[in-house]
Amino acid sequence: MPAPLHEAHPSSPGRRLPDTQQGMRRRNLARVMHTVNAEGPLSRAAVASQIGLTRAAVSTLVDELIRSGLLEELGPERPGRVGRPGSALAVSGRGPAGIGAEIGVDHLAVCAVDLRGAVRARAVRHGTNRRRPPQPVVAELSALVEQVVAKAESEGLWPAGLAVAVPGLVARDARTVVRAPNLDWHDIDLGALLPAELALTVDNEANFGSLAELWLRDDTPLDFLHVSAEIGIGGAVVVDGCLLRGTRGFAGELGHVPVRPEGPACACGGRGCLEQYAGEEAVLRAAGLTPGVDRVDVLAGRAAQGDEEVRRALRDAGTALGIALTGAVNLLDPQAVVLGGALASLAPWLLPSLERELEQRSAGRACAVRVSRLGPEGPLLGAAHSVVRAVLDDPAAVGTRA
Amino acid sequence: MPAPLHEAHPSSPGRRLPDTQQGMRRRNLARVMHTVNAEGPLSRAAVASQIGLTRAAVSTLVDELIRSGLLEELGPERPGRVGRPGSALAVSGRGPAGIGAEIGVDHLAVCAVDLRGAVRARAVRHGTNRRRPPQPVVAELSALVEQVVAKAESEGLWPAGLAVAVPGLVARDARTVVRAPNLDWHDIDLGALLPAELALTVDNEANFGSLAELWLRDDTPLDFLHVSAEIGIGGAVVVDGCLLRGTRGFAGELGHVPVRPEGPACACGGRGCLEQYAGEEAVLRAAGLTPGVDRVDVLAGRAAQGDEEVRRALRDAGTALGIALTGAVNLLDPQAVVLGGALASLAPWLLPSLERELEQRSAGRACAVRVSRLGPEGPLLGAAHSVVRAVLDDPAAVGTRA
DNA sequence: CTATTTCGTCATGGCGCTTAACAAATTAGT
DNA sequence: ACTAATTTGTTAAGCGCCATGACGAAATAG
Repeated sequence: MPAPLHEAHPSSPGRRLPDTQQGMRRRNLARVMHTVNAEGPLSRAAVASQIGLTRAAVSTLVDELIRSGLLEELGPERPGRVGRPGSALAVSGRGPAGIGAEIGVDHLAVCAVDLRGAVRARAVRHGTNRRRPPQPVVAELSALVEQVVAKAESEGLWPAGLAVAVPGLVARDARTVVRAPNLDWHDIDLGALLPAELALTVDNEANFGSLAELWLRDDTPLDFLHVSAEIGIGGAVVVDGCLLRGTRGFAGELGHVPVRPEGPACACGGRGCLEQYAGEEAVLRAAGLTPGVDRVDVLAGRAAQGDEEVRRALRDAGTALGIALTGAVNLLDPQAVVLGGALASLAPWLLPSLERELEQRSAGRACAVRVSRLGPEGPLLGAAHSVVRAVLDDPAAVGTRA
Repeated sequence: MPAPLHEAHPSSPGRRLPDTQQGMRRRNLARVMHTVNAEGPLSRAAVASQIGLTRAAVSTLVDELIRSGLLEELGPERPGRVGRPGSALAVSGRGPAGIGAEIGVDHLAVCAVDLRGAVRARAVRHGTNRRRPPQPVVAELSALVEQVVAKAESEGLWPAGLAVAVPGLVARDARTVVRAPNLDWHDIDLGALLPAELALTVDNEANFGSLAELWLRDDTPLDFLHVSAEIGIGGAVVVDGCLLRGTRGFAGELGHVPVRPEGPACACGGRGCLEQYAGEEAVLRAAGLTPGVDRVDVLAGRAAQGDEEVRRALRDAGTALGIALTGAVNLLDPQAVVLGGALASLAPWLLPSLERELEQRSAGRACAVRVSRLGPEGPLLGAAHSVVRAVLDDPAAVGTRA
């Protein structure tokens, strides 16, 4: 089995996979896939000029990718210009599929995404998973996965891997859920509970959500700060198209950034953390609702109806978010801040105060704040797409199961 | 099997330098240089096993590097083990040299560093540059550069490039000083004022300082947050051995992270920015000294003598730093925080309160705080080394001027 | 003194891209 | 309508670069 590709930061010292001819081939296969995927149907000649190889070289690469079922020949292009028209190539709609799954507090969801990014199958089960033990939950999830895989296979796809988004911290092995407070799970190895046929990746839902934002929108910048609020306040930092994970995998923890250093005590040991002002519990309480009974979605409803108490609570949360984000923006200088997850639906009431803080504190050069269009779909889609990206990143690694 | 998510660089779309055989060769030359540089004198066989190529391949690479004057053959290794002893290879001490320069508020400095990292020549001129126009300052700097280059050449070195550290913001062209408040320079193109023979790079002193920290210490982690205080409070974020610059090059601006959102107004438009508590001016004032007359170095002296007013001012600054750093550490999860520049000498009085804030607010999992050993030398050394790194990163790019 | 181990080099070969030439398919010009 | 020009995709030859395998050289172990 070939080792995963590693892109060369020349600065990092010696120990890396050798730069051999096979590696070069694999990287060029990946470049062809990425180019065709990103730039829509393209002729071999167009691909060649895009990636800087000759037409001859691209021809052999494309042949190999077509034989593997990863690319498809759509037929001759409509000739608009002088010269022989090219033959349009597209990423295959009947090759490998990425299976994404989400373990939410109130639902389970699974979907299959093809190489083109289209969702080809889905399955959802509603019902709370709060404090349910892992085994039955994962058993239900497995059943949904089977359904979705069956549907995908009936459409000529084959599953290339399974990625699971969970509302909690995941170990660096990408299999073990270290801590999921809302599920009350601790050190659960999902690899042992899920069918072993599929290559498995587990990650935090906020991470998958931010990757979805990165991959699924044409105009999303390569440097941004993604803020969501499912459990606590999950941030994610994307730099140059890469998710920043931190040494222990904790990067992006916006919830415990100090907002008012002498503010109310927080469970983390600090005082005045963002979570004390913009966390689900704090906002519900400030809005006169009951945490644990009411949930975030109630807020959007009440606010839309004009409930002034709720609106004030959201304004204050926006202010606190703005203060915390000012620090983050100063530190990272991203192209944009993206509000995702539950925050997306609350954006109309959060944004004004949030943006005001950000602008006042940034001397005019504030960075853009955007609202995710994906909203709560982000983590699931991000998970499925992560499998697809892995195929695009190393097409040679997937078997020729066409 | 899907590749781990964090390796994602191939994800960034098509347009990159083509993966051709020459590119492969160049990358392998770089890998040999990096390995020999990092692991001390090494035989060809040792290099081969380190980077995963065959001895034969490494032999041809080494030959080429020796012909270019970048590597040297030291002679047979002392045979400790069975078998024919290898021939020790070392980075050349008589090849290219990196010329580093620093434009400080109170001094100019230039040095030459060889590929081994040894400083082979230096020149300094003391005297304030506050509000002096750029032309005479740069003329003096050019004279120092000439001196240093002459000295280096007399030792068999040749200058591979010039890197200049400035106390201000530098445009992305790496030539133009956009704004240097303490010098009162605005939009100065240093490329036009310096001799054109040498390849020029200009960057912020905090950036070079953090790179020095990364490159010059054996035990420095690859992910850290560097904090210095020359102009304002310059931070720098290093992730995976790469300096994070941000979209506009502003990344690392720690000075305007909000510490107390309702605190004193700041020139940036915000309130309670870190600079209001831990900036040079604020600390001097809190210590009963006069900003503009006294400077940072006075603080260390007074504090060492036991001046309680100064010590309290530094404790408070440490607290503010701790609060701001808590946010940054939460967001980035670095391996360590490094205090550099002027902060290094003040560390004894800053650290206790700084670490206390960090620990209390991080629920036990606080990240390590270290003090730079480089101190004020950081920017100059970082500049010179940046030229050296450029040679190591692409040995084929330097002419065979041996 | 011989067997063994390791190093560096050489000749051979395979792999992957480039170069150059060509047939095919279209547009532009007369 | 017919030719010239242009662009595409393929093919064969060539070259660069690394791998393989064999060899002599230089050390240790017995």
